[in-house]
Amino acid sequence: MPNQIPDPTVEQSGDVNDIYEVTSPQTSQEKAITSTREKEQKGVSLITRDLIQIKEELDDFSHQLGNNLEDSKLPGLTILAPLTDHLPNKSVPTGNKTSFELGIVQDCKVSFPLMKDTNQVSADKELVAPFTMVTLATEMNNSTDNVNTNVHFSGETLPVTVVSAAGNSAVNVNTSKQQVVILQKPQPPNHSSLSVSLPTVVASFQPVGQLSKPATLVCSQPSTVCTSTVYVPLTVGKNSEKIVVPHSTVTIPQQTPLVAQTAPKRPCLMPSGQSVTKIMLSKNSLVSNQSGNPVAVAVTNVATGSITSQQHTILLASPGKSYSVTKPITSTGPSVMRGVTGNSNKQGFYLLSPVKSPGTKVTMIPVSLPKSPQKIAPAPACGTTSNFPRVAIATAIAGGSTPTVTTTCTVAKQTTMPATTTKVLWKTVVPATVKSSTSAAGSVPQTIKLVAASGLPQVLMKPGNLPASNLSGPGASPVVCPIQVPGSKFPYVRLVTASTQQTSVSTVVTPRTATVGPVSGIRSMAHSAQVGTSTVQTVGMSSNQLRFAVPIVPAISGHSQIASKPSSSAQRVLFPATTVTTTSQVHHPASNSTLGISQLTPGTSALLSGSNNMTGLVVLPAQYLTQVQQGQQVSSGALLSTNFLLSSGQGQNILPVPVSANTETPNSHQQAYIPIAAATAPPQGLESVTHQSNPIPAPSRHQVNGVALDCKERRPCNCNKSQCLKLYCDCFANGKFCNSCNCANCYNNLDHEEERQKAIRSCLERNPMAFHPKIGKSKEGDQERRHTKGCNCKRSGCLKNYCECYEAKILCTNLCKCVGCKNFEDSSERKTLMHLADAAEFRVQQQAVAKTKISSQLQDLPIRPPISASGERLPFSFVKQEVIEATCHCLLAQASDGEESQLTYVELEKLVVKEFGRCLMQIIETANQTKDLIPET
DNA sequence: GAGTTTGAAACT
DNA sequence: CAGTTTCAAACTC
Ligand SMILES: [Zn+2]
Ligand SMILES: [Zn+2]
Ligand SMILES: [Zn+2]
Ligand SMILES: [Zn+2]
Ligand SMILES: [Zn+2]
Ligand SMILES: [Zn+2]
Repeated sequence: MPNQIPDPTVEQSGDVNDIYEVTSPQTSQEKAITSTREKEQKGVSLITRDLIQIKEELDDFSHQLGNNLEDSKLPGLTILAPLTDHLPNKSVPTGNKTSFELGIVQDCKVSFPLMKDTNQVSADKELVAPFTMVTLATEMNNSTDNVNTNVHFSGETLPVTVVSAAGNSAVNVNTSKQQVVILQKPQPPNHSSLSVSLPTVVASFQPVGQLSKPATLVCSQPSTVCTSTVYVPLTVGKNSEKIVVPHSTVTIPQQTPLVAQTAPKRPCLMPSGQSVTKIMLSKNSLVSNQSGNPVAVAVTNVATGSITSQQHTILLASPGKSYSVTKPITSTGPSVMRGVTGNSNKQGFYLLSPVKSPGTKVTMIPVSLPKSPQKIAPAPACGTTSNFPRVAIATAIAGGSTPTVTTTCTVAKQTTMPATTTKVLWKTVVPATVKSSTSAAGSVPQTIKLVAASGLPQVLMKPGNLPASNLSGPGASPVVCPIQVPGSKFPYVRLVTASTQQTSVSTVVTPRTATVGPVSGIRSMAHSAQVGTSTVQTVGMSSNQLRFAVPIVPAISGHSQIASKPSSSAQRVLFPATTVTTTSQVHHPASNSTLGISQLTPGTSALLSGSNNMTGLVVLPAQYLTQVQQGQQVSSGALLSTNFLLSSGQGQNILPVPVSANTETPNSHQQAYIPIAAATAPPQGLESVTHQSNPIPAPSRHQVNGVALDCKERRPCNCNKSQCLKLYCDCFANGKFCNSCNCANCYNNLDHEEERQKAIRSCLERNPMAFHPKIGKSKEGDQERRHTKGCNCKRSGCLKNYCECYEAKILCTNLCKCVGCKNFEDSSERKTLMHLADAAEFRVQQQAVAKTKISSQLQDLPIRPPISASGERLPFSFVKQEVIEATCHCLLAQASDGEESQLTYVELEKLVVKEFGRCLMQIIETANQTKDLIPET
């Protein structure tokens, strides 16, 4: 099933001992291996073709392996995934068994040399891992280009890799046993304010696997806010149908002193005086640690790949705040767990006791933001596959009271590479001066940073309206989806009510108090929060971060409210074109003015007073979702303004992500787009309903499965005469700006906002539902999708993509006025087509599986020099061209025999794999027998 | 890639 | 609303 993404790490033992160290550069023998392409013969079966493909990959791998070994000058070279080009280009398939991460396939891994700890005053400085370099990928990756080494802790060698995550590098520490890994980045001499951002460090446990017992993460930090992210790959639940988050509860005990009990031998590299926060992961959703504070854990999907890989994000609150965890969420893909400690700690994470349980990988990311908000890469394609990824933001709730939470949104640096990971950091700070009856811990400032990892399209915001210490299930929580508006300088957040209720309402309140500083005493909004209101608050940011609270009215309330904070600067509000169905309100606290959004013409611009340059509300149709228009200048000149993009279409709301109005850094002028995905997850099991399963997303003229395609998945338009301001243009019709399109004379961008708004109005005049999805549910709550208007096909028989019904993979209905329709349930033509598609799909899947398998196996192959230290040839070097060919012949023969025996595909596969194993054994044996001989040249 | 087909959008 | 034109995508070769 598509939801079950085989996580290679699950099957891995993660034994560090299996990692081979490259001790010497490879000479050149393996380079002789060249790939030959098997001639495809008629009648070659699928399996044999796959085998041929595998063979080619093997050849390529051998090639690559040889070349890279030759290039490597340093021993212990750790593998790099050659997926991004902005990182050091030492790319070698990893020999580290446990280093493969499905969720962040595009990440690079680079090993770094140890550095002298500059913070240590003593003469003999200790070697520490330069974890600060994780962010260098974005900022100064040049300095990391040359390094390769292993990190030694207490004599043990831990391969440390730096993973590039959308401009943010991360450090992967692979350990196989319970051990203390200290991730220490050189402490900057002075970091005085909360706004000082820290680089992001990602450390991952190895082996991965489901934790049989609670895992403990210990976070040691200096003196400021510490935010960390823990990546937890989703694991397959008991009923192998679901993939669940391994840990649903995160507990942060109160200022647990650093405990070295698990690894007393290891030196603690953290600076003296650092406090340690212990984070415990447990399986139970509601683990109450008497001594500690449960941490709110929000789990959401995080799309990391272009296809189906998703991650869950778990937000960890700071010590002193208790969150209960959302229920284990079934989803696909790895999980991301983010933890934030508000105990005035800053950096220096180390992980304690990674339980040796294969399958679960815990990645801990201390997050810090050195720089101003940056551009965010567009969300990855998430179009037709199951749930749209989301990132959840959990707001702290302490002791039953709901203090006003200041949310800090920081957009991490972004690289323009589409495949790179984008990080969006949200920081929620509970003012220490909150007078609400919070516990002692409640007074601890909290910071929640949300990291939108590789192409996280959405940010799911947990509203503060949840009962104390309890976060409701994901379905009941409004979602803040950061979205990208191409051509706009402003990041947007889309507030989406995850619940099934149709009338979602979002309230954006920017109270006067919002202008206070990071920890200023913001009046508690507990009341409103308890009634299900979240607050988005734009606050003047000290430097690089923007704080805002997001009041989210639960879907039940059925009205939208926008309150703007009185301020000196003006805010521009563009009202959504699709708020027709929603009762919306714009409330201005200062003037008590209330505007009904529905009363306004879509696209209307309103001026609202704002403050701190955090101005500008832009309300756009729900369809105006994620997009990136890099390099485009904002014509409105509202560089320092914050835009809110609201929409109520389809029960969805869009909120903008305020961008820091930081003028201190040049980067502040960059666009900080936050990707977003369509808020409503497309109905699952679509194929079962329509029996039109096409693995390849059908090119959609307007929408796919009734949901606007995400930016990456959306096809560029080629409009010539419409200026992309007519519904002819798919971009425009989907409510998106043209981005990377091939259109000519395009006006569908913010440079032509005026014309565009005019066009929107025009379209809405013609058809008020113009920007509504064409594919909707036939009935409320009904899973059945149907074309809202029906098609009018005359000649296509509704079996080509000309037909909007067929394109959307739905059957024609009585609404259709098609002639000669063959797109109905019992249509034989349709069934034939279906079967063809299914066959193709099967083939594609099998190919993908084979590819994944082989690549996974290749990844697990230890990197080993052909010549050992003693000079003898290793079996590895015997895999030469002839051997490869012979092996492939054996495999083909087996496959052929198996097919003649009418074996099933699975059996056939087993047979071939078995044969492959036998071949390998033979190679190894032969190598061992001849190892004393002088290797032939 | 050029040319054709197609049906929604736009227009009258 | 119906008929026609326009348009860009889907499709074919
Ligand atoms: Zn266009
Ligand atoms: Zn376009
Ligand atoms: Zn365009
Ligand atoms: Zn049709
Ligand atoms: Zn139809
Ligand atoms: Zn039809």
